[in-house]
Amino acid sequence: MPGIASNRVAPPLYQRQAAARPRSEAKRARIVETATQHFAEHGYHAARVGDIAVALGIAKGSIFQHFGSKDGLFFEVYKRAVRSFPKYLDAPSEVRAAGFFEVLRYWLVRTDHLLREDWIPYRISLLGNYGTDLVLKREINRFLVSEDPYGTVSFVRFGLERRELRKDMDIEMIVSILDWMMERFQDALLTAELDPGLFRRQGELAEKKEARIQQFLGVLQRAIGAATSLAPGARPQARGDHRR
Amino acid sequence: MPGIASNRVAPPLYQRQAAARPRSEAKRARIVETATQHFAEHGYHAARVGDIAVALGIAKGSIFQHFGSKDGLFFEVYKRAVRSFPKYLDAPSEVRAAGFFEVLRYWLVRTDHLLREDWIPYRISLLGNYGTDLVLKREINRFLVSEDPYGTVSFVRFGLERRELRKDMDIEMIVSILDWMMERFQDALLTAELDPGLFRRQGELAEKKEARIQQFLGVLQRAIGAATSLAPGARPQARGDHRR
DNA sequence: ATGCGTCCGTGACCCCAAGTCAAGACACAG
DNA sequence: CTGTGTCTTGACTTGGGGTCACGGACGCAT
Repeated sequence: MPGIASNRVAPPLYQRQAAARPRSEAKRARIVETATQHFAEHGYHAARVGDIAVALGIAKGSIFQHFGSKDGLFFEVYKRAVRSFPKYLDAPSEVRAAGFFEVLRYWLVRTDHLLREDWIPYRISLLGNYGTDLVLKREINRFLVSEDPYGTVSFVRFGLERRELRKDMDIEMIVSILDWMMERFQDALLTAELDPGLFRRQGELAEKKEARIQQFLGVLQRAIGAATSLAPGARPQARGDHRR
Repeated sequence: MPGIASNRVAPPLYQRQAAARPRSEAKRARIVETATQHFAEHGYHAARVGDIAVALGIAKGSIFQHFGSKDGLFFEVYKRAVRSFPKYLDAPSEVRAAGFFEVLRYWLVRTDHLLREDWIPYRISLLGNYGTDLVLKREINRFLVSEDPYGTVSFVRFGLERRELRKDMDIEMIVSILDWMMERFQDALLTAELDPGLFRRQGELAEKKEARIQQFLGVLQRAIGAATSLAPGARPQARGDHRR
């Protein structure tokens, strides 16, 4: 199994230009902007670098000058999209005050809304997770680990300090599990298609969806929550007023 | 990419041949066999249909005759690989007798071994999950839902009947969560690269790995297990004798 | 054996999108 | 205006997915 694909010598392919030249910065931004649209709309493979160039009114070669390859371009697009997401601890302070799991609930409900307002970055994120190539995915995972764009690590620390999370698990394990579960839940919200098991019927009433969120929170709470914070089997707490 | 991508009118592209022609069945099998090797070794994109043909000593066109497209070929490869995996309830009867979570533990430990013996189908499964294209992934998800190749649904029923699983969750929810978690755990075992959060150091001692499995089981048990089966916070049970 | 129809493999060929590069345009300094 | 370095261009190359008209092999009936 060479490197994943055949790059055992690993020419890093991404990050090309050493230090951003002043002028080109604006252009790079424009390209990324337009590319984002195209990737989101058509998916990774069906998006054409040529089309992006045409849409921008520039030459295709120019894009390669800036980003080296389609992969490299997508990687930039991906990073920007993911960085645009809020971090867990960006929740309003009253929500934070209510504790770890209230913050989670807040974002679960919120994501549902954010999705409707601006699905594009979410779709980009989805593409990065499933729709490109293992080689790129590896690069993406490196990025996610090193940047922790959702602030999961500090969020988990927050939960640990508040004694709302189990002390008997490695913190890495908690972080991984939280990331997995949230990612999947988000995916399921985004495309019922992609995981028909969870939100099988699209036309589901808001009620039902909220019940799912509730259940999901319960699962997480039991899985990684401290035993003290919840009598087993009970629903976490009365919810706040963010009903819909 | 005709078919697969850009098929909003959805000409189903896969399943070509109406009813398997008698003679060609053997050849199809040979192609799938060789293709499996190539995909596993190089990844989806880097695998060349031409190479596969050369390796088989047949014409490239022949492969397209049989499978319609590279995607179609991979889909067959994927299905075969996934179908080759054991189902949960294929565990030895004494393990089954020990209950739902013992079956889980059995497979967690087992997978680790199976991986070493024959990593190819696991890698194919990984490619199907992450390394192709959203369009194909959608098809794959359809397949997974309709075939339930790991037998998750009946396994969960088994757990419910034995009263080892929570009654207050939708069964779909339990199935989804179990699938998610197990898939991820398997991925993490397969490629530390792909998810450095969990098995960060590759050279980890078997001890440590077993501890992780233990923790992971605990998480699952708390998440979806019935409250009765476990005092909160305790380790699930003494393990059997399958230590290494 | 001969002829006919069907199936299937073939490989030369097409298409198209990623990626390259030599030459020109442009900015700016002196 | 000229020289120098940087950015842009678009024609070109590469290469892999996908097609198709042909012919050979085989089954089968007469």
